[in-house]
Amino acid sequence: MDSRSQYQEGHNAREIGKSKNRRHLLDAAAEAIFRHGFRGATIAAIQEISGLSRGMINLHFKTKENLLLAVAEDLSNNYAEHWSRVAHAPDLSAADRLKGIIKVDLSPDILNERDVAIWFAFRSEVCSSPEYRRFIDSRDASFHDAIVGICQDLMVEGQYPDGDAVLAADALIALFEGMWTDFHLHSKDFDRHHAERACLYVAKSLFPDHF
Amino acid sequence: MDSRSQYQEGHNAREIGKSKNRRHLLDAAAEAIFRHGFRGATIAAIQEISGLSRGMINLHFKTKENLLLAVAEDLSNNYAEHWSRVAHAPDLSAADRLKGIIKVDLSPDILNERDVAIWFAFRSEVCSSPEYRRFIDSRDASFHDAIVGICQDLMVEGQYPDGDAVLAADALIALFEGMWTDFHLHSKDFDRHHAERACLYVAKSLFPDHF
Amino acid sequence: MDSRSQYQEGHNAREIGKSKNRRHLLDAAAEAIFRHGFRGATIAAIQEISGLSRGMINLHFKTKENLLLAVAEDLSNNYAEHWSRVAHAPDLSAADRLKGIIKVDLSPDILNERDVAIWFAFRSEVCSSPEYRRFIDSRDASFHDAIVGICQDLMVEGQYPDGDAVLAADALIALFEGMWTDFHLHSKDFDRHHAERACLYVAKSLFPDHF
Amino acid sequence: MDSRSQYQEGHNAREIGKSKNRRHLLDAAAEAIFRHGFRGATIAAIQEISGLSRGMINLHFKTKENLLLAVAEDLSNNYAEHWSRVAHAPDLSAADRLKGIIKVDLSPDILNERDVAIWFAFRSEVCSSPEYRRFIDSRDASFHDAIVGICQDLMVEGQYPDGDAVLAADALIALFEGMWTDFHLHSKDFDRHHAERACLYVAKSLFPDHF
DNA sequence: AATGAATGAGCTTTCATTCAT
DNA sequence: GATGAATGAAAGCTCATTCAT
Repeated sequence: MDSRSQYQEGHNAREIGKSKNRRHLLDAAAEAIFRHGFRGATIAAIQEISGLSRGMINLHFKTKENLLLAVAEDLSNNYAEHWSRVAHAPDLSAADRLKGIIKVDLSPDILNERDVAIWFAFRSEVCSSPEYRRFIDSRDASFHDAIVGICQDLMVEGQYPDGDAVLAADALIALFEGMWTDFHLHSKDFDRHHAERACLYVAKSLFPDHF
Repeated sequence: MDSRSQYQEGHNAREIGKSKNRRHLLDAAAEAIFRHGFRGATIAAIQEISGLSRGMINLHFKTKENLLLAVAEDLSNNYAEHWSRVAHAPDLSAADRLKGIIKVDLSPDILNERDVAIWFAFRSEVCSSPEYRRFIDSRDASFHDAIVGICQDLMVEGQYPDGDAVLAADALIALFEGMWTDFHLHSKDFDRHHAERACLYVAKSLFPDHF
Repeated sequence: MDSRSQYQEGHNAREIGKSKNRRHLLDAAAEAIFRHGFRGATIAAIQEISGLSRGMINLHFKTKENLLLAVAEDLSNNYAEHWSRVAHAPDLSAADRLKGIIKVDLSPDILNERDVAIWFAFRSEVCSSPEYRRFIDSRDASFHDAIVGICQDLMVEGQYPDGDAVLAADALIALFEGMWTDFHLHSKDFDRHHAERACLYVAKSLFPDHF
Repeated sequence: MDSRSQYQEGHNAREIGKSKNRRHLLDAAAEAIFRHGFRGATIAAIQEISGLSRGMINLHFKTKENLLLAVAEDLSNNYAEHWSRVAHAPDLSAADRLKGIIKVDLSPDILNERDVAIWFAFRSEVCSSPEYRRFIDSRDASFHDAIVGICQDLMVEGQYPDGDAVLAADALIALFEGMWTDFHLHSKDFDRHHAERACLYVAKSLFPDHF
């Protein structure tokens, strides 16, 4: 092993360490929001949870607010990745795509206490801090379009003379949102399976030919 | 006017003034949460909005946190009053009660930017501050029971062999919640009439004999 | 009873009531200093102890500080009255006058938790608030003179060739002070009789012919 | 200088600076109590005296009250160190130990305006804040035991048929306390030499064979 | 890159005082 | 004379940020 590779290794180790710390901070900040609420997500709390030094946040994110925004962005990206993978699966039927989105929406990867708490935290301040919007809009335009698309496909495929794809999509999105709210407020009593059945019950009511 | 009535008037005037200030603080605090978010709802912000003095919050509510809780309580009571009046109207059919609840839920009295922002603010911190729960549970057990009751009535009245009142109720509540979320996140684009149509669209899908 | 006497009675009742409230405030303030310390002797504490209204203090004493000073003055006058009555008793011998002062100094009228706490409270701030001095100097010049006088009388009466009345007086005064300190710090364990014996033990040592 | 020593120096320099600031705050707080009294020993006052920043108190002591307690503790430890060094000196006679304690008690190291003001400040609130007791008890049990021990030694050595070591010790301790009180109330006029003579005058009266 | 001591703005709260009733 | 609602200065404390090491 020559000195160059040694250097490179050191460099890589550093970079890896840096990115590790960044990741660690994101997790700690998320945990802090969950445990202590938005107001209680102080640098001291994040420091305690992460075990990292006080100056680390400044080093990686410049300000605490940036860190929190990065948490939201991370969450948002993660969610977008999950739903879009299903929504745009080329080999799935429209009904299966809808079922898949319901499954994803209710899966512990997405619907878990910590992450939902963070969704609610950022959403709660979206009116007063509009800059938050772009970090929590993963359920906005493109998601809406995807659900409308699915509903239109279903309408085309089935016999729904009085059907309205937009109304159906809006209702379904609201339904999914409401399930998150229910989970956030009553995570202890929440039954994922029951929630899924309720969603499918509506889907079947809206699209009886498909579900 | 004798001295006694004079005294009493003076007494009342003070008491009335005090209660007016209390009310004023509640409104100013609500406005502060709406405008500046939970974190920005500082005493200074409330003071500026209310035009009242700094010390008044402590005089009336002992602590700022108490004031915020009183805001939540006020909101919660107001909502409970509205929905329960409709849900328990003795002369309304089950379908009309459901329609009425939808109407109330989407009416500006209930669904307005300020109040919804406050619902979200308190809900966002319910995990970290469990004491908030009792102030925002107006949509909990009793509301759930009322909707289940309506669904059961509809099931009895109509021909829904595969119907499930609890699933239907859970779905409807989630739908209503989701509408609030939609309003909170997109109040500028929100169309109350469209939202109502979407709700009724689901109601009709679930209970085609009634809607 | 004619209207004039009625008026006078009313007037007197008022005056009596006024002085009663003043006295009540003095006691409540003293109690507040004792219970909560100087720093905790707030208007709210005094109000709670007295049961009187907030504005009362302002009415009778203009400021809280004045009330506290009046407490000190009251205490000081009370003490001065007690010791001077004994110190200047014309029919007592010098030794009996000294014994009498010791008795007074250790009697519950003077040496009780509340009053001693107040002595210490005012004395503790005498450096920073020189205006307190005049309210707590009842043990100063004139007391000193009285004790010196007694010691001189004893010296004249007895055979104390190496005696020094001033040294003896200074020592005795310090001894009495020290007993108060002991009582203040350990009132639960303090034994008045033992303290008296210790004082007389010193007196006997200084003036063996007399004690 | 290699990098390791550089690192250690840097480390030490910071630690030394930190501990210097801690010490500085203790001194400034003591000075603040002396100059402005307990009630006037505000963070602003301490800041002004120390020239350090506002936040430093919370950094080093968490709360202002902790800082004040640390001042008391510091004072108490300092005093205990002084008297116990003399009281337990193995090569000194009992009489010399007593003389030594008197000297220490009246020396400017112990008996100076600032420190005595602080003793009085904490003692004045001992009734209302019992947690203060442990910080000002350096003159309690162990001091008492030491003085009783000395008195017993003197009794054994000399001819004091009517002597009572406990009474004598209690009297001496009260005498010393009283001297501190005298100094606190009249530091400008206080004559250390005269006070010492008064103490020795009593010692000689109690133990004529020794003094 | 990493640390944590230091800073001070800004927060909530306390409090003596004022004054309309 | 008596009251207590109202005030705002000043208190203690929290906290994100800075920066020397």
